[in-house]
Amino acid sequence: MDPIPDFQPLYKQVYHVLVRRIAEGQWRPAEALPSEHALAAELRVSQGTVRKALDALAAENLVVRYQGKGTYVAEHTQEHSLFRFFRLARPGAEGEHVIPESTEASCKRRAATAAESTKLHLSRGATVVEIKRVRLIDGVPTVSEKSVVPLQLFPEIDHQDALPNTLYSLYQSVYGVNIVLAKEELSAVLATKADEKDLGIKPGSPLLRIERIAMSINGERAELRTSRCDTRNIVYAIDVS
Amino acid sequence: MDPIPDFQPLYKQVYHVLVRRIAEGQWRPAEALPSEHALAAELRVSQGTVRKALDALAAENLVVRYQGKGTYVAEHTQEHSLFRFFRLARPGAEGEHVIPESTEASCKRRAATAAESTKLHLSRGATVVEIKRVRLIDGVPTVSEKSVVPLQLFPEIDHQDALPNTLYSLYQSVYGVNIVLAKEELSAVLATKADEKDLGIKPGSPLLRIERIAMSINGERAELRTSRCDTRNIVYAIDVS
DNA sequence: AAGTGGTCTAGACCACCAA
DNA sequence: TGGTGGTCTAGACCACTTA
Repeated sequence: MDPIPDFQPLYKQVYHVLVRRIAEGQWRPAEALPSEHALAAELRVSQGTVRKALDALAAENLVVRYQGKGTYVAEHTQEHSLFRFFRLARPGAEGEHVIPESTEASCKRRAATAAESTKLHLSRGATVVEIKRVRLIDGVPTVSEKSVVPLQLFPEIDHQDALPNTLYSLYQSVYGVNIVLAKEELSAVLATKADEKDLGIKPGSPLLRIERIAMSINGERAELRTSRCDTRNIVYAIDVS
Repeated sequence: MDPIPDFQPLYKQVYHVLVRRIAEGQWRPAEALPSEHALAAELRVSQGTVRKALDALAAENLVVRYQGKGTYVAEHTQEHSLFRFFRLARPGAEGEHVIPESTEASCKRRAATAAESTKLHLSRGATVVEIKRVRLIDGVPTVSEKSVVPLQLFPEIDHQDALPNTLYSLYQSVYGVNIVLAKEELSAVLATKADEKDLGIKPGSPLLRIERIAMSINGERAELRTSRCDTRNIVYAIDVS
């Protein structure tokens, strides 16, 4: 059995053991964990204690549980987690998110800027890959995205032949980097000439700027993503508390 | 004992009974609920079932639990719930929210517009009260807020002598309206001349517009609040999933 | 010392799924 | 039919607060 700090509640110890095992890839995404009973026997705790740990994992979307079937490692390609980090919706729509299409991405390798190094906790001058794309909503260019990722975490990512609509599924399936949390900062900016080219919007128009730092299950800062959204047809929707 | 639908898990039935009692004011904010043991005895279920219901209430911030003391109805004046709905922070600050000051509010009674009636689920032409204020951050006017509330829910609210910095504590303590959820929609707009007057920002500058519908514990739509934020010094910060 | 919530256990029964 | 998670119970012990 893995070493466990013994000054925490049992269920938290179990929780951390399971997080570590998932992070280490002992069970791959979409793979079933052992049953509560089996885990309880292995870890020498009661089934109820394992359940409390698994419920906590489920609450953080690290696993998905199905009655009668089992507990599975969460996968980024599933419908419900596909839109977990995509919060754009039509005004007034209750919970329904829009379905974005994506144009082809452009990829380029370069040195990180000072700001990027700080935000991603990289050493100065580390190599990053910059991925740019434009998302269409109802066929209209609406969001331009720039993703910056450390090359070290995603070797040769700039030589992937096709980037999927959701990068996070690629991070997870090819590189074993599991995004579980995103810190977002929103502000309002004015469109530039570059925005006019990407989105067909006049310079000086208002854009919603979203800067996101995506954190992996290991706590690594895996991606810095800056989105610029034309909010004439869509809004950023969120329920608080 | 209250009537309970009997086709749900026991702990959910207990949960709904407790929500109803809190909503009806059987226990006032900051007042202690009976102990788990007492509730279990009264409702004829086990202590573990009551615990599960209370844990759910705590997860939704409807109650606060203290080991060794008891379970208390959540209060909007407490530090941690004061900023629950205020998500503005300095860029890069981890979780630290800024402390806003507030200018004096202006209050006026009028008929609801069509859009307001729709969003607040009011009948056409219902009377509302419009409350306007400007919030300062570091002494600088940064956010202008317009709150629209149905007069029916808050009788004579326009004749309150002083409106507190946090309206939600007033709603709760004076009118028994407990705000537990806010639906927010964010977009980018351009500053107008009115914004220049309120915030001292040049017309044509970008502003972050936040439209919030605040829902009470009873599911009533209690407030429509529109904020316009100058995001040159602060951002809207949020962690997703 | 008494009372509260927090943890942990053990076992029962149920609802659901798959072979 | 057997295995899974979901619910419910009863009781033990612990940690913390208050008096």
